[in-house]
Amino acid sequence: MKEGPDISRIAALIGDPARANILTALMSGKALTATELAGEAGVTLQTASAHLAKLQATEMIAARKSGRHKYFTLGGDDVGHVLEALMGLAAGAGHLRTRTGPKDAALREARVCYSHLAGARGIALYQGLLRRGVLQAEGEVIRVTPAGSAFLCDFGIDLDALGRAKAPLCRSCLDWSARQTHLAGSVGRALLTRMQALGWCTRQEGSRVVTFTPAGATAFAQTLG
Amino acid sequence: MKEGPDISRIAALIGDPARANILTALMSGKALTATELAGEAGVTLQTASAHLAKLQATEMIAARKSGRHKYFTLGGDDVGHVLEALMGLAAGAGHLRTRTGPKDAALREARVCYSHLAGARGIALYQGLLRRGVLQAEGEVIRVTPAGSAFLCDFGIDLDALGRAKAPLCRSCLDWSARQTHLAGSVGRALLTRMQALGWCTRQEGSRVVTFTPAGATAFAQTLG
DNA sequence: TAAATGCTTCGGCTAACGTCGAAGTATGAA
DNA sequence: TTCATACTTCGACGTTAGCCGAAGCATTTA
Repeated sequence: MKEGPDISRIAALIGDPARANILTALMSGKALTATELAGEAGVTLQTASAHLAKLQATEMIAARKSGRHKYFTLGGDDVGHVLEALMGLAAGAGHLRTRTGPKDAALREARVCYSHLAGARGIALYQGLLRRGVLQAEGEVIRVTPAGSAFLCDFGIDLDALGRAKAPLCRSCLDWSARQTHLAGSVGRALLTRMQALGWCTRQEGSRVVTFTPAGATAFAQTLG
Repeated sequence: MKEGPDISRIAALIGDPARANILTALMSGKALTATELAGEAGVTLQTASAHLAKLQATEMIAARKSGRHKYFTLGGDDVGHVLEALMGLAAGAGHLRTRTGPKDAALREARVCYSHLAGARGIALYQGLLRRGVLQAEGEVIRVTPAGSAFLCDFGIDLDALGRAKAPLCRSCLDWSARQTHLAGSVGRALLTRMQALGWCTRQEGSRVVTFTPAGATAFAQTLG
């Protein structure tokens, strides 16, 4: 009866405020978990899960499981293109959002990703360890080199104790603020714990922000970055 | 809380099937009345009126009263851009319309795009006129050559009468089935009208399918294709 | 003037969908 | 193992909004 591809199904998906918020949050190119996206959308986790399932069924977003987390990204460039065009149209029609918060500048700098360090500092840490030969990456598998074991032991981390646990020593984790890999796993957690013990950084209560002291920042840059 | 313009309002407008049909119908660039759009959308006039009011309130379409008719067109190029992007995404996601009945093949072959010929025949017509030097394309602008004027006059089309109307003589129209350009505008309309008058083809009532008679098809191939 | 056509508004009905509580699975941590 | 976290599924509720019949304007035609 009508001609052409069916626009309305896809547009209706974007037409829900919660889903639009989810897609807008993913527009930065960052990978986000379901819980984070639920917060962004302003709905509960159950509701967000239903939305994410619908978006994934139409391939507007892609999911990647990592541990017990599920990371979502946009389905492709064409999806971003549609969203961009819609934003332009909405902006022109005067449907701007009321306010924008400078909240996440600190989050981009340094934050905890469950138990390890993420953000710009986290990426610097991971790349620094690679450059110093402590870690070696083969695809998505990360190993600690023999020289790296000595380095970590010197830093105050008991690799043998970590090795007895079932959890993998090293794991790559995708960063949402820069979409780059940083170090997770028990070694990543131990590094953050050790840095906190050394007084290099402190965690803000009720937030994921990690604050480095001036002395801690310089020590970090010298030793690890 | 959220950043960026509010996509969802506009996307929700496109998300309704009736409104999506209306917008798709207006994609040809032609101005259509409320009654025509109601038919395209498959709803009654009252329902279409409500939809048109909503679309007009957000400036996605523009209205122009002429006598007791109300002609609607797309609000601007950016609206068309959004629709194009959505069509590409919908086509890529495999969300083509479900009912691919026997009409579909006929529609791809030859159909009316409001008032001119589209489909495989429409593309053949356009390319044939280009090859014969009747038309000349410069980017998206199409002009009738001096020799073409004589050709069209010979075919029984009064170019002078068409020139007095406000509508552009020639307009390019993108074909969804083949993603190629075909001829719209008043010349395109006049050509279809003339071919019907010559008995080359007939329109099916209540449908957009155009059926060529065997004699008409050969005449079409000799004269225009 | 009256009749006809094109469009808008009003009222009520219906169906669809977003929402969340609660329970169920899966993975990681202790 | 036992607990905690992350996510999914189920069921029910409630709001929303599309839809059309009928009536109301507005404009053209006879």
